[in-house]
Amino acid sequence: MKLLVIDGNSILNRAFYGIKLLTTKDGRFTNGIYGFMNILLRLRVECSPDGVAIAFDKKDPTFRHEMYSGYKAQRKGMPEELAQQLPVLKDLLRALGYNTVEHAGFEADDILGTLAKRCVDSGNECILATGDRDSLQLVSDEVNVLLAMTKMGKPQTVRYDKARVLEEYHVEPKGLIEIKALMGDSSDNIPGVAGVGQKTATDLIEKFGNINNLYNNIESPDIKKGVREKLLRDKDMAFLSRLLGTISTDVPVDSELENYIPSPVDSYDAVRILIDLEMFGLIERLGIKKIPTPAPVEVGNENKPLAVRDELDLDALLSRIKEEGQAFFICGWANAYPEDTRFAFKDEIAIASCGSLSFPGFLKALLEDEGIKKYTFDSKPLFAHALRNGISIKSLEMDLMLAGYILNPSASSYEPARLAQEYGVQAPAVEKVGFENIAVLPALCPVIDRRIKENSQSSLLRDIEIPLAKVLAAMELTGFGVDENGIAQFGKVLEKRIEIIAAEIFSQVGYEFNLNSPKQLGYALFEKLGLPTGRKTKSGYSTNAQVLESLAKEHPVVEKILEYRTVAKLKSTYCDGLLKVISADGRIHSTFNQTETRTGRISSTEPNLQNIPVRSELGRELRRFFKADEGCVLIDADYSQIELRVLAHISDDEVMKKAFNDNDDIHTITASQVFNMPVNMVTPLMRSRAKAVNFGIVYGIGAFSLAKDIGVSRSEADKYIKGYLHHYSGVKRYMERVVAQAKERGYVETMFARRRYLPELAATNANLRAFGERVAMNMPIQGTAADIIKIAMIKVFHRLHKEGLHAKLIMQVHDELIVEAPENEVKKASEILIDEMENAVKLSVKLTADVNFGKTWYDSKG
DNA sequence: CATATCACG
DNA sequence: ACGTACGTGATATGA
Repeated sequence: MKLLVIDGNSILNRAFYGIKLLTTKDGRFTNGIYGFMNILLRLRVECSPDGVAIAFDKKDPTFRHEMYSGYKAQRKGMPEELAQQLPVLKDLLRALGYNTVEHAGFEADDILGTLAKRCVDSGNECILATGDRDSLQLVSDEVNVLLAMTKMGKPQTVRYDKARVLEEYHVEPKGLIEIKALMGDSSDNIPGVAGVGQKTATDLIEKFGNINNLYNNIESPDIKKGVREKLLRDKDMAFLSRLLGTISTDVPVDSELENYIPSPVDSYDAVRILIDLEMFGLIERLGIKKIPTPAPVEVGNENKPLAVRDELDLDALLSRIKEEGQAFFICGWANAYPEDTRFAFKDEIAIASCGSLSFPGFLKALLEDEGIKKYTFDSKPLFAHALRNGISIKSLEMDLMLAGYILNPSASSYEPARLAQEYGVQAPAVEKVGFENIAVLPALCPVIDRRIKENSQSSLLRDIEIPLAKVLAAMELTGFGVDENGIAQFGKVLEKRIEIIAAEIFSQVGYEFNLNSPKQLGYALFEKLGLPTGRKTKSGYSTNAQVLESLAKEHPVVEKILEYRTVAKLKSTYCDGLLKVISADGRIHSTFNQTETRTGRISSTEPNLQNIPVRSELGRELRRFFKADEGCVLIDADYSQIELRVLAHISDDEVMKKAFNDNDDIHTITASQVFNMPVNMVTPLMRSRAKAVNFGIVYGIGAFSLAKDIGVSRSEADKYIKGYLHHYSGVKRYMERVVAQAKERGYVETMFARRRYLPELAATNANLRAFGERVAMNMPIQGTAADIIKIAMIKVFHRLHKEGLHAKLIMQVHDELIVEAPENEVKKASEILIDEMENAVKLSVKLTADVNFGKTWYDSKG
């Protein structure tokens, strides 16, 4: 038989350091386990072993001898993030039927040695999987080592047989022990012979085979005088080192190879552990049958999988739904048209085919029936369909996508089947694959609803996110009108400019290269022109704008490159990019993502209209091509300092609140606080620095970054921060409170109960933990501001409608709303914008919105 | 498919 | 001793 023996500790280590930290929602680390399982799965495929033994280190609890610990036992302890994963991994492996092997006082590689020897003795084949080169000494005709390593960031395994060892080390596998006896190994605290390194050790063992023979022939002329002296001085060390470096082959573990043939998987335990670890994909990949567990709402049963059938008589289907008073459904979509819609019932899944002539009428009747409570997934396209067809959706009780996002905005997906696994809901068996998402809806909805209630997030879901889905659907539908020709022409102008700049750069550098390649640019700048390097990044020199700006005075070409970059960006991302996404109606219909950000903001894609240039004059020109329809204007309203106002409110800082309520300029007030002087003595420079401090505070300040940002020394920046927190003492107390609370609860939340879990706070890695602390300080601020503008959007949307205006909300850019309005509605629409934005919520400071209007976005920005 | 860069709040 | 602000999305290169 073929036995695979895995060095569990070594492989787990490789996995842990090879994958970025992953955690479960409640902050337990899982990356080591995840990586380990990936490797195990691959090994299983690569080796197809008959038996598998997974060996682990085990300390000898009775053995604490100081002298001994000086050598072998004193390996670096594993970090807490990894240590906590070890027992879970062992449980999982056992549940999967694998034999885990450990013995007090021995390391995993000793068990590898023992089982390898056992295989050799009994004429069986053995493969050792490890990340530790020490085990290469075990290689023989019957024993190969699969060495796990990370090459160029990619994990891979290399198979070592005798020939491979000989080729790489020039000695037999056994000789590796002898080499190590001479050269030592600092990571294992093996002393070796002082002054003898890899090269000398290898030469000596190549000649003499082993250290016995070497010391027996110590007077040989093949040994140089200096080397001989070193060898003689550390002779005892050499023999001790060999002892320490030799992997044991006689650990008292079960050596009956048959016993390592894996047992059947304990599906119940395995699934329980994997669900607990939130590794849903692995359940599939390991091919584990799911175990039926009682679900909160009974749908189907374990003996009878849910039938899936096409429902041809849509009237009958609707009657049935009406009788039940509720509908669990998911609508399919193609190019904004509704397709086959799936309904889940107690005993079956019914598919309403979009091929039926009565399908549109059926959908309308369903959506408008107030007596039917609707539970669905992803309501935005449904709202869009309703808006296009004059349908008014009634009694929409649940959008699982939005609910899942509210429960944990850091999740990777909000598919019902995945949510079910995450929240412990057993999906009923379905007779056809591909229906898991619909089948689980009836059982999942009440569970999710209960979780939402437990977290006091019902209002966030029902009064903010679901109504917002409708507003976003309308905004997407309306789109933003653009001047296609204008963009194209602007693109041509930029194109010419790019050619000219590129030519100038090439002539100054002396040769042509791809300016878009940071690698080639770095080579040109730092190798060819020899500019001083601000070395950075994994793959070479950093050439980002900050580095280039610091180099501008060194060489005139640098400025040209900066200009090239900005113009090239404008051309490719904005001109070319936008031209690609203009619809037939001459408008751009961006998609607003409602479940993307971890703070509660929305994001915009295809194209992203939330990052259209504004800060530079040239870039800002682009906004001239975003225009209002014939006879209309764009009204642009933006909140003034919304994040700082939110901070003033939630920190209840009296000084900051007073500044806002007195209508003072907050940056000037901050400057007078930080620099300790009267307001009328504040210079523009001081104000601008204070502004940077205000930003820094919102982001979770650090002196270093602030210093870098405003170009003062670190200690100077530190003084600003100290001064800030001294005068805004309420802010200081808030920052301390929010971090402490986050550590205690594991999450932070906004004023409207939007949560973000922060597993980073439990990390031992100081950088990661510091990041968690900054997020803890920032998310409630950024998130509450996001909540507020969402509320404002809903209010503006409905108010425009209620007042019978034709004005439409078309854009949101985090603290800014854009309404497109007929010219005669400008005044009214502006008033509505200001009113609804300023009164969206009641804070202890007043909210202020500034409004401007014009024919284009350029003109409507104040 | 990851990385570097840069556009926005 | 080390790395350094929060949140996004699009584009290009190059392994």
